Amino acid sequence: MLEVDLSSPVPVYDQIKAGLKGLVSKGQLRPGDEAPSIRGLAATLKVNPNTVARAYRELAIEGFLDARRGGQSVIAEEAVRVAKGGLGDAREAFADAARRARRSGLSWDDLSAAVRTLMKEEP
Amino acid sequence: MLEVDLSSPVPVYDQIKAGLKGLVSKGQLRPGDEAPSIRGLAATLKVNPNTVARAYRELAIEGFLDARRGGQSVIAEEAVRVAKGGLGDAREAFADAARRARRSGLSWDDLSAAVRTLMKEEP
Amino acid sequence: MLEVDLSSPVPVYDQIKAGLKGLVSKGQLRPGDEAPSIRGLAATLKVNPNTVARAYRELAIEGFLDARRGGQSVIAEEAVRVAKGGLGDAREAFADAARRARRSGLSWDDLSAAVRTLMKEEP
Amino acid sequence: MLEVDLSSPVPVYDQIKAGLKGLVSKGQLRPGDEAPSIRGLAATLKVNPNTVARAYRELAIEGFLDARRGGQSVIAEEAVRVAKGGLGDAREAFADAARRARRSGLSWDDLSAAVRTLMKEEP
DNA sequence: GTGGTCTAGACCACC
DNA sequence: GTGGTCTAGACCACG
Repeated sequence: MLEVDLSSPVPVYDQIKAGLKGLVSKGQLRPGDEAPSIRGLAATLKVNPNTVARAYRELAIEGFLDARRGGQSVIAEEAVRVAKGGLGDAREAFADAARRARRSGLSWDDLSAAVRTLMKEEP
Repeated sequence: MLEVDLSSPVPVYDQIKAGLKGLVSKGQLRPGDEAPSIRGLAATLKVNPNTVARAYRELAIEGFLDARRGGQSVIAEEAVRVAKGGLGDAREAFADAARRARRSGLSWDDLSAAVRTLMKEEP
Repeated sequence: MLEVDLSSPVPVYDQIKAGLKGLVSKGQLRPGDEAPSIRGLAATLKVNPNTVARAYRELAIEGFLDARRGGQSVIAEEAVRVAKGGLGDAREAFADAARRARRSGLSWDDLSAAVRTLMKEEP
Repeated sequence: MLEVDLSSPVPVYDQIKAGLKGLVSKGQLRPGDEAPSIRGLAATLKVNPNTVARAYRELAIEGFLDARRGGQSVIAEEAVRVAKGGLGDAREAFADAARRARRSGLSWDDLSAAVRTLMKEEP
């Protein structure tokens, strides 16, 4: 459902935030649904619960999650709108990565080819 | 000649390493050429000399640079081979970014479109 | 546990690296053990934490330490093998020092005597 | 006649100073003899003349060399006494190296053996 | 002028 | 608390 890359320079909690927004963008999670529990998600991602907690805390501040008593968080009504904004962030982050790849000597063809290859692996 | 993105989560010294390897990959810098001086490069990148020095030190360990006693560093003969390896790293980093973008909810079409847009901006 | 000679021409971070390898060579530190914390070791050696950090970073690259995300560094399984290599380096450095001492006019007897004297002071 | 180890952390000019004192200690060079020319010595040691010049300048300050007009330096009358002092420095430097070797995990037997081995190679 | 080492101290990510 | 990155600036060795 969610994946995280521990060896990436991108902070894990940012990856978790982006991942949850992605699930909502793709409609796999809807406003009103319960978000995965912090401990459970931490276990499946093999990550410290504090790291997940930080992601949830920031998502709550952004209005993407509603923190309920007892710890269960719920996808907020606003979540769809917030996730839309997240899409722009994701696109910008991807563009930055593309620019860095260019500076490393990859051609535009290399980048297009890389995208096509990944697409075939996991359409 | 070289650029660096200070707001990126990728460490600046890694960007400098990748950038130099890219210049060699693209043939803009050749074995035997003098590498930019640490202080000079630091000034043009608006970065602390120590940060550039760290990049150079690691490049020297990798055999990409020859650090001469008391003089400029020189692109090593091995540099082309090492830079080739760097291309693989760059491609891998780009693939990771693409996967993260996917998890954030972008479609493969979004990614292809993003690459095409960037290509038009800076061909 | 570890000592460092600030007035030596040998860089402090190299002495720290050699010292840790020595502790493993002597069995006083074993794979799986936690390495001293960077800040703690810096404090006991009266050295800047950055200097210790540099030593640890290089030891991690060499595969002697496992740098865990957000936790203590741990002596790697490979450490014993790496430390064995360090013994060779240490012997070579000592041989160099002996050759320099010879060039300075000391006789082989002087060197043997010096070793015996030190041995009595700290057996 | 003289040797220098460029990869040693000990400054080259210090090695040159120690080497010249060693030649006097061993009687291969006597007060009143001409010291090797700076340019010539630099050429045979494959070292920058400035480095040799610095060694000579410091030796002159210590009273070990007499700098004559025209550039030729001469071993001073005092040189024997100064060289004796240099022996103490050399012994201390060797002792430091031995201590570092010990911290790296070498036993006293290792050190004695190393000295014996070197002695056989170049008696 | 060059690179190399070290210090001091900041901020961030993670436990 | 931990390690990692970065800055600012000092001093040294070398050309």
